[in-house]
Amino acid sequence: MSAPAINRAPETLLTPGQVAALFHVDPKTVTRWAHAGRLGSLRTPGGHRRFRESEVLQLLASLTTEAVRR
Amino acid sequence: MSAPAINRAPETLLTPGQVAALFHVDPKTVTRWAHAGRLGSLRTPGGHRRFRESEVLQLLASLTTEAVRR
DNA sequence: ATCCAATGGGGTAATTAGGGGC
DNA sequence: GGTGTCCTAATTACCCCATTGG
Repeated sequence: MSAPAINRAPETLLTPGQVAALFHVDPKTVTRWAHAGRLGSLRTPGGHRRFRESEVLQLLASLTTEAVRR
Repeated sequence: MSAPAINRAPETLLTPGQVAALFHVDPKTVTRWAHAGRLGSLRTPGGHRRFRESEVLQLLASLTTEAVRR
């Protein structure tokens, strides 16, 4: 790979509060998911968590069920 | 903010208890509706359900019968 | 350096899920 | 056929305060 090891990741990161708003849960719950390994987490040097928008949206979509139309 | 997507809440989500309060039924009944496919269900990684407010309101309206003015 | 809002960690109460039977 | 209530187990919500982020 001639590509540099460090890809400048234009990956949009979300705060626990943002993820919590998407699922309508408490930010602490999102932290619990990360701790349980259900969600990949990026840690800041201070210990705060950041989540990948793409991963969160994919998880959200995979857990969404449409109502049957009749 | 060049971050698209999550800036604004896509839709307001309701808990089973909230939906049950709107219909004056037991939360268990709302769960049955979701299981029957009458209501779109959004599951949290923990297994709890969340419902779209717009969808619930639409269902509520569709089940509402108004008296005919004559 | 200060400000303010949000996050983390711990612990406890409330809600939810699932099955079973009326 | 559909709903309310019983049970237990799991998940989530809210409380505190110290620290982090911008």
